[in-house]
Amino acid sequence: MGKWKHRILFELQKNDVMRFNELKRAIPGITQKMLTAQLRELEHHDIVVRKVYAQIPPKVEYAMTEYGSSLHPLLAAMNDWGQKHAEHLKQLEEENSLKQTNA
Amino acid sequence: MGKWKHRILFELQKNDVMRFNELKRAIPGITQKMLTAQLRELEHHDIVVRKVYAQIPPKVEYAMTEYGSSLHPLLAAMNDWGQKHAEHLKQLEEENSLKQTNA
DNA sequence: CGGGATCCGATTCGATACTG
DNA sequence: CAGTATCGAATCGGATCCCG
Repeated sequence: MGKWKHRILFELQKNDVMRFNELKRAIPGITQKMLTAQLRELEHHDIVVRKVYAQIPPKVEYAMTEYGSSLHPLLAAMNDWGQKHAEHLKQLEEENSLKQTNA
Repeated sequence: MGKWKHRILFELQKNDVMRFNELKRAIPGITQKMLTAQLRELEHHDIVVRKVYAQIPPKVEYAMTEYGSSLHPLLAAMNDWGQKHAEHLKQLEEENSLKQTNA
């Protein structure tokens, strides 16, 4: 499936409309190949719209569809939990460090 | 990440406590390798507990931790949306078929 | 019963180079 | 600017065999 979809959608939700390189900058670590591939999938699933301006230099805008917007609560919840999970993982690691120190 | 985690957690949520083969039967298509691997990950992330009974034949029970239970609303939402998404995909396919028929 | 170990093909992904 | 094309590395995942 790809781990980036969440991030892409989360960014598109915050910013409404974004250009390709704008998305790329907003998501550190993603390659243009991945970004393209996942955007194509999202577009194919009618979650994202791709709007091409016939001009030079090229301009392509991405935004969520109305259907895609129905994901909003889910995305928000996932993001919340993701943050908690990150903290939780940190705590787990610290506990493991302590055990090793005491052993 | 693995596509099975959601299913595993969903089953564990419904049934509270499940044995290995019980989970395997409940999730058609999963191999024991995948089930084992994902359960280990979930265990490592403190989302699932693994309880081993020292007896023959072996008995191992899996259940969600309290922390893992915090995923409940998220899992429910994901499941809901997953079903809607399936319907939506069917509609998209039908529309595409029509276009091809008319062309 | 509940796995672990291994082999192997399929798929994913990153890096890089090129293009209208 | 917004991609496409290609290659090789890494990971995923299924099949199979084995074990206490």
